[in-house]
Amino acid sequence: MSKGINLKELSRQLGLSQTTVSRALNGYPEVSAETRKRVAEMADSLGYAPNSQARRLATGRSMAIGHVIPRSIHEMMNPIFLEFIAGAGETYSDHGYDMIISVIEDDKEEEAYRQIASRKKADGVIIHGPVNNEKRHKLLKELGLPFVVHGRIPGAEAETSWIDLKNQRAFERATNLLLDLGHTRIALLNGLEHMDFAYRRRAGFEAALSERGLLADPALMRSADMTEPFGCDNALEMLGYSDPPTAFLVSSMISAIGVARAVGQAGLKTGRDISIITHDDALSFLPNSGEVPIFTCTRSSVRYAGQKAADLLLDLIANPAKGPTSLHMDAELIIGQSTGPAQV
Amino acid sequence: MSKGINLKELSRQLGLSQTTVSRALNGYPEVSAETRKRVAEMADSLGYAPNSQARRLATGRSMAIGHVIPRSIHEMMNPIFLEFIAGAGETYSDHGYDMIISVIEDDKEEEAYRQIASRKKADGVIIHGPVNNEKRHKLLKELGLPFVVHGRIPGAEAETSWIDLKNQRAFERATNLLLDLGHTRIALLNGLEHMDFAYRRRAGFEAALSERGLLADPALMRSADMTEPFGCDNALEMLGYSDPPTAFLVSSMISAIGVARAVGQAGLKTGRDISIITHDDALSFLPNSGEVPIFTCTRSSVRYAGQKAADLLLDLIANPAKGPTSLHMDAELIIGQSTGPAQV
DNA sequence: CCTTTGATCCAAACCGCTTTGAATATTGGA
DNA sequence: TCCAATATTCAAAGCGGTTTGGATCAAAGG
Repeated sequence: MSKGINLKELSRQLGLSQTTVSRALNGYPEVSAETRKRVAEMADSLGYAPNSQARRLATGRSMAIGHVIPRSIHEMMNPIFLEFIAGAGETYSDHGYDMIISVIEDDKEEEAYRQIASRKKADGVIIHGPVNNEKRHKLLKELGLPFVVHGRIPGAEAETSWIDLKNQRAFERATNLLLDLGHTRIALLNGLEHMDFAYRRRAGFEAALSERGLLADPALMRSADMTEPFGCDNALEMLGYSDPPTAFLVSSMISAIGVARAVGQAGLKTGRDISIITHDDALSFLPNSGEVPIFTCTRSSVRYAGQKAADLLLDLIANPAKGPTSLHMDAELIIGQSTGPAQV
Repeated sequence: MSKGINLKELSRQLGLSQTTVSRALNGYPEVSAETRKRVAEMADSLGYAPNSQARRLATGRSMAIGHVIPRSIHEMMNPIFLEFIAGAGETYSDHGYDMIISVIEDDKEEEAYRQIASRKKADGVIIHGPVNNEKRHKLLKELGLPFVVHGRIPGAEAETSWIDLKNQRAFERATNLLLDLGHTRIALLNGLEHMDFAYRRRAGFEAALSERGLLADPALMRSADMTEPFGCDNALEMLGYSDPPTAFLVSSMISAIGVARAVGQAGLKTGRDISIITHDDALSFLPNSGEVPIFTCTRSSVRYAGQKAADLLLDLIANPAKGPTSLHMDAELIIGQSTGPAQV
């Protein structure tokens, strides 16, 4: 017990050198089986645990992964971000890595990365929410800091490691489903379109429409932070049009809930009068499962993405020679209660 | 630029000793103003930044705060947890501290704390979601690890530092408001009642009722993870009773949204036929503000709580001698669109 | 003119672990 | 029996900072 024993003291008690004890504990081969056992026993009878700072200093590896998150950013991806983090965190702790999160002023993002690199705070980082004209990857390359992108950086797909959902494909399929059901006035309530994922979703939406000779109506497309009121307010407004939409394609469950509320307020019924398809990140506190989910959705677990991103990054750190890898995931298109044929 | 310069090299370039350079950079008085300036300039022209591992080893302080979060726990406090974290993170980075988060198996919680202490991974930790028969604080005291509780530990209020909302008071006031509006059949959709906050909210609810000579009806009280379906399913069931509730008191916006959905599904109107009061943690992606908020609520910013908890903890670390402090916050009772007089 | 004092600056020890380069003990082959 | 080869173990040198205990030197006091 006491106030924590260190290597020197432990080896003194054992009558061995620090070298041998260290090697014994770290599984090096040049230690006899008997000695190793004796060391191990004494170590945990005395409750020895190596000081992580010292070890880090000696090895030069910080055994930590950094997540830099500007204060404003997380407002718009709040719950999704946490779920991702939770997934990544599981992987980290399975591999003995720490996760360090820096919540910083928006204009200090670059500085934060520089600090992580120069002060050796982390062995790698994850880039969250890549935008259209992304540049963080350049900075990180310059700094020599390994990284994995959650999402992908347009134009740098080949030279970076990333994990992304097939956003365009998912929304194209969802739009097609609505078209098949006879909907032609379809509204798109999207995330901020300077973010790559939202940009791609819109592209998928428009592609599906134009394939059938339809044109996306700008009056039916909105893009903003994906809050509940964003869904409700815009849906209410659109439902008031003389030529209202009969279906909504929404980028987030939270906003979709808002849309459903608007539909109710307008005296209509979701799934009968108005169809809704939403993207579902499989957030644990917003389950949309069950035999027949509440919302028809394109679903992909963001927590799983977090786990995989962490895997990729740890692998990258362990094998720096290996080139960039990426994971391109499909979303499932799942039929729920919120869609039905267009009313005539 | 290059690959990072260290103290030794920096002092060599300056023709000074490491001691002096270190002191100059850390603001010690025994350095002439001129030298200090020269050092500072050279330092940032060469892009010098102290290696954090080395500094931590030398000072014995890890300059990090730990948050241990069992995998299952975060399922139930997911978004609230993130908001708290975000608040705390702001404070940490303002003070040069790192935030390290450990997502671990439920049965490894104790081990995680022990590791943080023995390997000196963090200078302090935050206890999340205290439960009825809490024991983490005992472990932490034994380990000598400073901590602050988000919430409070029944029976240990005087001997621990904590920050908590007046949960009982808030729900008592909310219940009183409903009673004043003429509601007598009030349902309580609460969080898991082995958690201290939920236990207290229920106590407040029951106290208000009994003060008016009413008894809480067990058929109208539910307790579970605060998901959206939890709100919807239970509300639907209760609204089907022969003697249904006319008002709902809900522990979370997410569940309240579910209740509102149920009300709509039952063909009723929230705020007219059915009143809802919810607790509102002021989550950024679920704004309930505006001139007249959607939901009548008891509101308290959990992000603010995070900031304050971090303040408390950093203060505790800086002044170990000072006894425990705590912050007991009031929730605002805010009138929104979801309440109205009971229908007769 | 000599000692005090205060302002600066420095050499070296230390934080606790890993790792290099040798030394020592054993074992096997000639 | 003697020497090379192999298996174990160790002393000491880092890793990159902070901090203790003096040195050094110029200005001040007697």
